[in-house]
Amino acid sequence: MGASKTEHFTYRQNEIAILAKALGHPARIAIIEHLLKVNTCICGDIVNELPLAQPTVSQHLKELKNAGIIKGEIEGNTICYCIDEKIINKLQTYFTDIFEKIENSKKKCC
Amino acid sequence: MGASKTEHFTYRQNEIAILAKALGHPARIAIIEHLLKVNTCICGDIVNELPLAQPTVSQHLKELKNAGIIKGEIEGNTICYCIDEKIINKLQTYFTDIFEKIENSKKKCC
DNA sequence: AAGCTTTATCGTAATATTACAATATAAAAT
DNA sequence: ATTTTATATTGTAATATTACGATAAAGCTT
Repeated sequence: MGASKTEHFTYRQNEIAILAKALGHPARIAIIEHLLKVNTCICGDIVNELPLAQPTVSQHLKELKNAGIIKGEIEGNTICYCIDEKIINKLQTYFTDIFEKIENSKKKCC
Repeated sequence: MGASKTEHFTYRQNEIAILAKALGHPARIAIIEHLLKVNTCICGDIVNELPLAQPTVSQHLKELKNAGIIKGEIEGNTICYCIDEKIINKLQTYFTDIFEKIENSKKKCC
């Protein structure tokens, strides 16, 4: 096999899984952190920051974009990428909810 | 290729990526949500909750365990799985930090 | 002890991911 | 118009993931 049985799970479960999967590579975490560091949409220079070849970086950017985590706007010669805060907020809320549920759980064990 | 160049990234970047990757499958999100729902360490019954064969579920549990997201304790015949709240807290904090950095950013664009 | 229950492991097929060289595209600069 | 610069796409090899049948392991039950 190799293909996930996504149709058996809820929309929400797939949604979170797709976001998590997109962040499931150190290069893509590094891209996100670089976008945060420069504090503005970045046009280019991501390739120079990463220890990977240009096509590989382009591929990682595409995956982040497909998941909706970053947005890219063409600006003349270059492309302006930035993080979609709504998506980050979605993840933040998701993990906050889980954490609170665990904390409030009476029947703690382990 | 197919193997990630993990050695080129920071410990922290790899750490977050490993956690995100482990959550990057709807079945594993469903497992986490089931563990939350039953509100106690679960012994068995995860297989019955998921639309996947027992070896597949066992494999997904192993991945969550390897990433440190769940812990499993043998209890006689069965195994008692539960979520490691420290790890969830780590993810929560990570995304909260990112979100705040974006929010506080002066140079918003996009 | 023999059988039952629960979970893990092995083996393997189908598919996906990662990485990059080569090439393409498209705007900017000369 | 040609060259340069920036990014994307194509093709492809190496590796990883997903799923599951078959089987193993290990504790209960009788």
